[in-house]
Amino acid sequence: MRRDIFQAIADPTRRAIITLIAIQAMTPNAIAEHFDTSRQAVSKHLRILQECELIRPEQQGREIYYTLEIEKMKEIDQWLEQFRKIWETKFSQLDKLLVTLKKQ
Amino acid sequence: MRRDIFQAIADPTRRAIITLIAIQAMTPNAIAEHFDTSRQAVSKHLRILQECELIRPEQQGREIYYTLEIEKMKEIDQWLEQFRKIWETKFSQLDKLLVTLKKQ
DNA sequence: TATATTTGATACCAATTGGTTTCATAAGCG
DNA sequence: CGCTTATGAAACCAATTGGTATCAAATATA
Repeated sequence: MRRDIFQAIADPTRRAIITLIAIQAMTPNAIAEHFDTSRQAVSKHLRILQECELIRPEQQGREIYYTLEIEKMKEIDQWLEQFRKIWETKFSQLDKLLVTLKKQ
Repeated sequence: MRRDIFQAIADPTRRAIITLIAIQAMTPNAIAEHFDTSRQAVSKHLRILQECELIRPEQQGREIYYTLEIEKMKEIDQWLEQFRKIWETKFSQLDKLLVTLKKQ
């Protein structure tokens, strides 16, 4: 039950939910309408997303609007940072030159 | 069995393997030495990573060196792009000003 | 107040996952 | 050639996953 953000975005439906509510907060029913799956299934996805603090519920009467915690998404960005360094230097001007020289 | 990159990075061991071979290509045995798990378990992770083209095997005698396909990592970066737009504009100068004004 | 709506929680199920054990294959070495 | 080493593959297993069906609670509405 140890949930992390990488496990959360592994499921395509959850990724779609994230994208959906990134634009505007939505209720579980409204979200479920966008998918083939049931409301209950969506509700379970929402719980998982909430567990790792990717989304936040905002009660409004009997409806609950789920908002994306955009800041949490940065954790993925931070993990990517180490690789971004590699792919940026890998094709730097100097490297390109060396590759060119090697081929000659 | 249709694997995608998000499913691949969901497992912490696989993320560690990716980080490990990002620095330099390694053999399954060498990789397994870095973890508590067995060589066979690592082998299964490598197969999954290879299936979604995140790593590439390079046979060298009876050893196989696995190399990270750094370009593939960009797919995660591309998916993040949509959110990066949000978190960059969310705290832009104008927004900060509006928030400040609102609080007063 | 009685009924409908919105939602979460639980029990259950089939499929998938990550792991181990065991075996097969291929390459190096005495 | 036999033996060791490096590796993948297959069979099996317990735990987890994503789904459905059903129920309970809370809020709106007639």
